[in-house]
Amino acid sequence: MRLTLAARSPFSLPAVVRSHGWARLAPFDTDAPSDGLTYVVCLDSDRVSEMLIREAPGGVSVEVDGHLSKAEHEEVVHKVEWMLGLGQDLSSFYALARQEPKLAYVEERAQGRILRSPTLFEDTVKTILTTNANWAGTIRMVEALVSQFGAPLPSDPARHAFAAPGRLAATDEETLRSSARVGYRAPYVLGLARCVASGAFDLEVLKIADIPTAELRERLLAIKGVGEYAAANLLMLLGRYDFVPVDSWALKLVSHEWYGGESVGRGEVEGAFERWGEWQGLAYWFWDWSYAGES
DNA sequence: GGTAGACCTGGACGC
DNA sequence: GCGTCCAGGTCTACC
Repeated sequence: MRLTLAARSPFSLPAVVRSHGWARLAPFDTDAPSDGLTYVVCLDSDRVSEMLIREAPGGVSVEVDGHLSKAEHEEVVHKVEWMLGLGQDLSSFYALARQEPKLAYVEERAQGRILRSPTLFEDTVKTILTTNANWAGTIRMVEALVSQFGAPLPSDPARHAFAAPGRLAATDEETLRSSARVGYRAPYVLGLARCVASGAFDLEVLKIADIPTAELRERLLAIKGVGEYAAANLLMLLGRYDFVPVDSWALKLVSHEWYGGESVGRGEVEGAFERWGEWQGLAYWFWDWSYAGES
């Protein structure tokens, strides 16, 4: 079954896929034909399918195995729209970016959208697994969680959907440590999964919560394992760009860009982008760091 | 409110 | 092959 979804212009699927490393984390896979993106999804009906997403005139096309019921069809549409930010309006950011040489290309390249998972639960777990770990470690931990706790894809049982909260909640800390090798993060992942699975914490409602960014941030910081960096990263995924996710890489970039390689702290990074107000996270994310990268 | 140390893993390095 | 060191954010205890 094939669906076609419209995107607010400007839009570029490769730009979304390359927006950060999420496309390299299971159950995403960029090894798809025609610069496409695949994702193994588990729908509310428990149907596990592979979605093949490709750029199409005015938006994207989505191919899913077999025939979808009306509810499944609507769910796929809703999920893909969220994952790719198809309806996001970044015109205010582009208007500011046109005046900054280091961001002058973003509109032309249709940059600004950041690839996200269908659920905030999945993005929160993945974000926790990026903390205190190098990128290879994050890829390994996510792959382990998906392969060991995710529902298998019927047409290719070697591939799996992301681990559902209930499935993770049913395991224990020691299993997470030994089989997924997530280390001290095990109680964080387990605690979150159990809260979400039990209904004690409705994480997904935060995607549409009409509350100030500062309050949203406080709710994210209340999750064990989510600190300032992780909260800022999740806010970016939620379309709130008032905070810069300051990690060790951000410190290096800002150090090289404005401080001649001298060591800098969180304050310098935040100060460098403060003037961008509600768009500072995006300004940092898509800044042309080529100078720092080459040095 | 600020700070030090622990947490866990994998990679780099020296022997 | 083995041991040691280090990088990577967050939490907790302590001041």
